[in-house]
Amino acid sequence: MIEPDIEQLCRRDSETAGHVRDILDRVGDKWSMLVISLLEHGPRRYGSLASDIPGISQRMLTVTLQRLERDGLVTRTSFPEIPPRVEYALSSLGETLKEPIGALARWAYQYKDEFAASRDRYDEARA
Amino acid sequence: MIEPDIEQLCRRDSETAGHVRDILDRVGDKWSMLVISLLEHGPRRYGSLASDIPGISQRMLTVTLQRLERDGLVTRTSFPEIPPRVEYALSSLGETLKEPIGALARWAYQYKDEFAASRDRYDEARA
DNA sequence: CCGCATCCAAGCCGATACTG
DNA sequence: CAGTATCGGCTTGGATGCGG
Repeated sequence: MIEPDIEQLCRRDSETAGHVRDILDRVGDKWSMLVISLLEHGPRRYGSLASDIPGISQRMLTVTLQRLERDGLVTRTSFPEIPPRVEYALSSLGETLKEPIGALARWAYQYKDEFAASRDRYDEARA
Repeated sequence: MIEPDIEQLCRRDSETAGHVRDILDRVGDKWSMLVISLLEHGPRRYGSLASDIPGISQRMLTVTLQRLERDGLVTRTSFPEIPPRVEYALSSLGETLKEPIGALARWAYQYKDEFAASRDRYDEARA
């Protein structure tokens, strides 16, 4: 595999960029990463996710799951029962995302104090 | 170091979350990752960055650099000359970000086709 | 040359009400 | 239970003009 140049991959205009910006947008949006982390341990129902994410609206849970399904990161299985039952699970593609996301999370955890200190210093200097 | 739980780290409300959400927001915004990638090879001047990022406005380059400086990822050095000269460089903290970001970029590059195919399938099924 | 200030457009997100 | 529809606010980002 050719080693990608991060610079090219981050551009929105570049033809060689592929869809890296789309991934960064998904990573950066408000709920996607939390939903993915909740699906790590196995399939979950819509209502189960909702009750485990305080503060999310029905609309945003629906929208987030639809986007993740469109991107191929999450699978949606609806059972034709009454009452209806729908299960969401990480796809095999979604599984592979766990590693780079985990790396980012570990980084953020490791340097969170340094990060916060820098912000405090910056805000202090301007107050 | 304690292994962080991604789930907790992604929540906005959790006390234990630290500032992982802040990092994801920065990673996800429109220009930050591109600016960081341009600073990988050494310090750059404001104008040099501007001319190398087609489509960015002066305002957004300034705002992006300020946010990165506040987060401690980028350092800003201004030389008291006329005309003024300002150089931006990756801080040591910013250097450490290259690895997890690179992992994400490699992931996106590796699976970009699968990703695009999934979107096409999804959109097709609804058209 | 390097930015800040202002105004404005677009998109993300939340609240609420309603449906199979 | 698992959504859809609509509205409205808030934040992000773009265009332009001015200042050190």
